[in-house]
Amino acid sequence: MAVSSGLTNFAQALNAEQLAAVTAPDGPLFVLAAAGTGKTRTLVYRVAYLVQQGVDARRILLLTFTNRAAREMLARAQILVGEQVGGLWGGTFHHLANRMLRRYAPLLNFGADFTILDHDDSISLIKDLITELKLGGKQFPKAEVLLSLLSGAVNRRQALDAAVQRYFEKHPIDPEDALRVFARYQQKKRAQNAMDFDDLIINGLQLLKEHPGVLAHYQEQFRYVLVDEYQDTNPIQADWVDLLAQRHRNLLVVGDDFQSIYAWRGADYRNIMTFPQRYADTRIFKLETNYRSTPEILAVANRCIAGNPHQFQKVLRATRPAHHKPVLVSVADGAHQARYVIGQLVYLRNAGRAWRDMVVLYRAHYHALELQMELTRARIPFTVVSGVRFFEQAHVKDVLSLLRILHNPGDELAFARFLSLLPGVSSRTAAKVWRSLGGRWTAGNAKARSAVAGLLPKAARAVWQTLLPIFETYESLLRKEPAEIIAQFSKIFYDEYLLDTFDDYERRQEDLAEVMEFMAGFASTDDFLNEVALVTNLDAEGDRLAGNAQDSLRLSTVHQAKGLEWNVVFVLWLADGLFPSSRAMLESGEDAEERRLFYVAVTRAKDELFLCAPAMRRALNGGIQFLEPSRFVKELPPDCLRQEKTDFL
DNA sequence: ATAGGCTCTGTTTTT
DNA sequence: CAGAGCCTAT
Repeated sequence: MAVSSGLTNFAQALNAEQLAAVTAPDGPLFVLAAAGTGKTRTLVYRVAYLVQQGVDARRILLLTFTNRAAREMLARAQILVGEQVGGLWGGTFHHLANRMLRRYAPLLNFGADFTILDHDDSISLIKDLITELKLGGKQFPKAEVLLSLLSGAVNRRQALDAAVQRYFEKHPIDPEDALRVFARYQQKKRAQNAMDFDDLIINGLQLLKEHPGVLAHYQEQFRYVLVDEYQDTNPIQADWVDLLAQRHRNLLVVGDDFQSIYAWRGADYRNIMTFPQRYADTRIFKLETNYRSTPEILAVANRCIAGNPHQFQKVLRATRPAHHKPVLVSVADGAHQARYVIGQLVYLRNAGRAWRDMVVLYRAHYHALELQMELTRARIPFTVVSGVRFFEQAHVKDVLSLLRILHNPGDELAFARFLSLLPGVSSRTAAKVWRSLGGRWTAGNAKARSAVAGLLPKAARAVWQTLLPIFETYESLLRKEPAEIIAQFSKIFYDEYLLDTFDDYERRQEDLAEVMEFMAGFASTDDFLNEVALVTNLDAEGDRLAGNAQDSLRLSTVHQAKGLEWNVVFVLWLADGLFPSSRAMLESGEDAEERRLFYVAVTRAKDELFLCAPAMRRALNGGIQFLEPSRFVKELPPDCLRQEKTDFL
């Protein structure tokens, strides 16, 4: 139900800085929002404000960093002004691109039912191509390397041949070979009617640039464009935004250059730095009043970021009363660190904190393995915001491959994956079958079904026959009850396959139950398949965590903690080389982004912050490596922190 | 096609 | 040291 109480409502809920931004008149707006200053709140209220002013929600575009963020903001805006917010377009760039391309892909000579290749799919495709082009061999770069090279060039809008030249300077192989792989990769994707993550963005932009009618349509539709986390957009995404907002120029970007942590993925903080120049009539709003953290935590945050080059000057102003200083914990090694953290967790929990009020953050997933074991032993419930994405796990992809071949008869990757599940069928056999079928297979066609049977080795053929009931009946199920297809498949074949193949068979089965549940949230199987590649852990995680609000400790990388907050924050492995990561510094030649990452970690904390600095770790070869405390800790004035030197147990 | 042994490599962040 | 990926023998 709509609440119509005019502006007073907003004035009560917002501070002066926020209110000014929320109620600003039309035109380009730039909200520079430091951590914990109510950035999300401002966006939510802006949406609510617009709707209350009579703007049709369908004419508002809200671009966010995760789909979950969009959903959350939408839900919050709905509480403010009611159902009318429902028609708003919200989500990630990939999500928006997908939505546009589903409609207009034919203009780019793709079918509208194109498949989205996730990271794994892209890798296996490139692997196949390396083999096909006979380029294997141990000095030839791995598919992983090639893909990240390609993606890096694409997202930074660098010429591919130059990027390849540069990369292979130190390699004894011919850069032309890499370019051949890339060329073939593009061809293959087209032939399979497939796009990878980067293609979505690139093709989406191409669609707008080359088809004035389409561009005009969306420019007209989106009277208001709001962009969250603008500091993490890459040049292509920035173009998207500029193009879409060109007509109405009601563009609101929100961000914080201090929190730009995706340069490695092509994000360019210059987008945010130069925004006021690119839009000369921009109104600038600075949010600096922090409601989240204690003054002691903010002091650390302000100090750590102060020396970073090229940034908008801003200082977090505290509103909360003094509490105690963040703790710098010197520990001997990983084991000691785990024991210390667990000791503190238990203490804080006994003092009244819930597990969910606390988080352990780290630079890289493997930094937390040791702690995970100790937490298990201590019977502390925890949830890892995992490195392996839920929908990229082998068993999930196996099952989805069935839906994919039923849905898209040209989906070679899915077909090969599915067939390889059968006994005695490897990727080679699968490829051969696919070729004999002429690169297309329709499950609903009886001839096609027996053609496959004829091409399979004996053992596989027997299993294939047992699967026929699924292929004979899927068509109505696909529309009405796609989960039932998975259930049948499990019963006939896949349960047993799981049991034979994996030792953690039960967990995987539970995952599949979750997949079925998740599917129920989509209007159709098409929608589900068309978007599942874009669903991130966090998207799914948020739902799951919200659903059964079990109380558990969260473990997360700093990257995945972006935008979130906890009462108590532990940061692990603050040692030079680990955090900041030496690899990252080697790649970029500087430590500015790592420092921003540290800043993000620090500013997640509301009440208490523990910075753990181990003195040594097990080295790569089994020996011991001594560590220097992280430069980010050493740079801080000593009186910012309470030093805790624990006994080396 | 697959199992098992051997060698090499080397721990980043993710839409 | 561990895990991945390659090679070889069946």
